[in-house]
Amino acid sequence: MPKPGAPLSRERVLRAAVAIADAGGIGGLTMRSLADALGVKPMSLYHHVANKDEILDGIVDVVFSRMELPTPGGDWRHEMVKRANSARAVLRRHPWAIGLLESRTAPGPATLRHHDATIGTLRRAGFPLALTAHVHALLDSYVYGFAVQEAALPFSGPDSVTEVTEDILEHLSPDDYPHLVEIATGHVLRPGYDFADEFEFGLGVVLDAVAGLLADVSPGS
Amino acid sequence: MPKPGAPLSRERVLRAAVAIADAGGIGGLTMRSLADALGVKPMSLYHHVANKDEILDGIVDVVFSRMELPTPGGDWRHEMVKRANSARAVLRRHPWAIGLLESRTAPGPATLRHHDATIGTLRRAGFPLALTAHVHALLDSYVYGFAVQEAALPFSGPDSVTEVTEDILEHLSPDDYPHLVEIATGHVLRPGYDFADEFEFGLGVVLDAVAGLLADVSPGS
DNA sequence: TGACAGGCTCGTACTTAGTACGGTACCGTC
DNA sequence: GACGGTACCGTACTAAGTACGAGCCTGTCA
Repeated sequence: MPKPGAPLSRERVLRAAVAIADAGGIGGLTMRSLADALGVKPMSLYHHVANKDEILDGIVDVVFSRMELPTPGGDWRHEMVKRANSARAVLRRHPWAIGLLESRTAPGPATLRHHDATIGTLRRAGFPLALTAHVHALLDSYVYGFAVQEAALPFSGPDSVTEVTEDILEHLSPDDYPHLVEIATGHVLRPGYDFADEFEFGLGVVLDAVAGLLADVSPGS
Repeated sequence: MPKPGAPLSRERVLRAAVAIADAGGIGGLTMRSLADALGVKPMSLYHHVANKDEILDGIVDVVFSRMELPTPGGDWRHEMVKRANSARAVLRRHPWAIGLLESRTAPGPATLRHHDATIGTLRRAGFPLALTAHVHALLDSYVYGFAVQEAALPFSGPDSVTEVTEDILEHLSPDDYPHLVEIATGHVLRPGYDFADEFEFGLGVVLDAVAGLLADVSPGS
């Protein structure tokens, strides 16, 4: 879809890169496919980004920019739920971003802003400094790890679960993996099952525990 | 390091692939570098694996095979701690595996065995089926997500923390990111800080919460 | 024992990817 | 109307995945 009218820019390049990765995975994102999508030749891209690595750093930051920020000063639990749900939804739309997180150590401004807002919200709610760091690491671990698992699922929504799970079960011997088979037949194949529901559950458990930690430290709130 | 003596095999290929990825990241793992390491020409590899994708699937399973399995029948909390610590340690040694988890949907036998043992341990300890699924998703999320964060750290151990953090702080304006700066100066730069310690903390919080869930369900234990 | 078959290895070459190098067209300024 | 900078492009080099077919080694059966 070449758009000859608009001039190229770093923003346009990154936006197009995100769109390509969404459509065909990170593997589909090449300097040539990106140039094609922008109606341009590959080498033109290098006037707006230094190299492909910078594009990868850039699109990770674009992904962070699409997550809703928590608001320091609001009810901390509500803000953390809002942030976690938004982050998970965004990572689900851009699953390739999770793999990039691991290899990128140069966070962009949106990434920094995101973490700053999260930490700020906890601090404002009365979490002591060290506990804030602990809780931040804990919540981020949960969100990222859930996204990893969700991306690795062979099915992508509640619709295809039954079909895919039955296919997998045919290749899983109950002798070799009795408990996996039990979970698949007795839990996953139940009507109404949706892995996404696990997110709310786990998040609630974690936040309850965190609330307990806060209460121990500042009994007055 | 060519080893002309031993014959090629799928196992040897995968082991060498893991070693190369450990040394130079996933980017350093090419059919040519792999062949070189085995003292062989690239095309010889294709008699033991179908293609590079199968190698990637294979090394993920190798990584899982190196994690300590929980023992069904043992004290569930102790087994979960053992498994989580082992999994995190392994993922820290092979950080490239985290990125692969997201793109691989064909789990190998070691991966299946790992999950089966984990689920089995929870079931044997009295966790009902649905709660087992919830808890399994929760614990795996925490472990994977922590590994993601650990891999994305700009420093790799407690030794380089101070130096690297000070470098970063020079580029972080306290006006733009006040809470990040506060955490960095007031927590990270404290002597004795080690991000790895966050793991134990968060794991304890999660397991305490899980123990509460189990107690609610089977008050008799 | 000699011929054959099957499997392992390799040489060559094709395709796709990232990107260095230099050219060109357009634009505003003096 | 000459000049310089910016954005874009054509070409080409290198690295990587892998298809194709040829050589070699080994074990088997006549």
